[in-house]
Amino acid sequence: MVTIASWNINSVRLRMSQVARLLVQEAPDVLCLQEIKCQEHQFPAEAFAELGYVHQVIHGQKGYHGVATVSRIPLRECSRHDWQDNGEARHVGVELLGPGGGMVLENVYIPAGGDTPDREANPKFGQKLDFIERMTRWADALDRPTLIVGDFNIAPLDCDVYDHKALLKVVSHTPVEVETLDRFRYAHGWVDLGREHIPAPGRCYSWWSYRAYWRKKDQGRRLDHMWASPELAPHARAHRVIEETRDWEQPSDHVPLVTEFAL
DNA sequence: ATGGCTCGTTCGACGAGA
Repeated sequence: MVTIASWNINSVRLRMSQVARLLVQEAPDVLCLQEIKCQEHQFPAEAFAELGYVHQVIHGQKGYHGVATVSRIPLRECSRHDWQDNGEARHVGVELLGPGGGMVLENVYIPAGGDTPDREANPKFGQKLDFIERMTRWADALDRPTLIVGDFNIAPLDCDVYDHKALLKVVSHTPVEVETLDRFRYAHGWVDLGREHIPAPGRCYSWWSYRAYWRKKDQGRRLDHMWASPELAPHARAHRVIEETRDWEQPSDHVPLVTEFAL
């Protein structure tokens, strides 16, 4: 059994104690973090090592973004894509060695896309779509069993948001984003493990705004995902959304996903 | 129905998140 977790932590240095709590509670073999918000040399490497996560692949930058994959089973970095072509640290890929050997694990933080869902008025929105289109061309050529996880910043299904109609013009749930993400999914036949294990319209939010009023009304969105190659997906035995972390003290606005694979 | 919190920057607003 190999257990993989993913969590947009929104500053790993600020929340290392919460990460430790999750690692003890869920005992994943591998944890993929997004928005670590630090450079490689600032990453709390020693704290992870003390918990047994001695294998660490970090793609950080100063202040913003940044991803890291930590593991208690051996792994090897195999890619570091810049799908936005602007130098931001939003991806790292590893190959698992030993248990789960041969699986490729892609850890990605897709850009949020700014406020306005219009390429002309808001360049960040275009960058988000372009980022996913580059991922699509990459996925088209994949020939190994792969799991891609992370913060996709898109809630694809109607039931992935608290109010589908109200969010049709809100970045994260617009039809153009959903269609762009659909093309990425078709390019490789990715299986959405979240909805494989928690069928629509089951509750499956992974993000709630920090704004207290929205949080109180449970206005969540499913922005975080785990997608598996067609040959890998049938090995997934369990999938959980660890919603309780959102009620921990000074939490991340995202909650972790955990999937167990019989490998 | 609601951009009303929270982060890192680095010491006080500001850009960014989504």
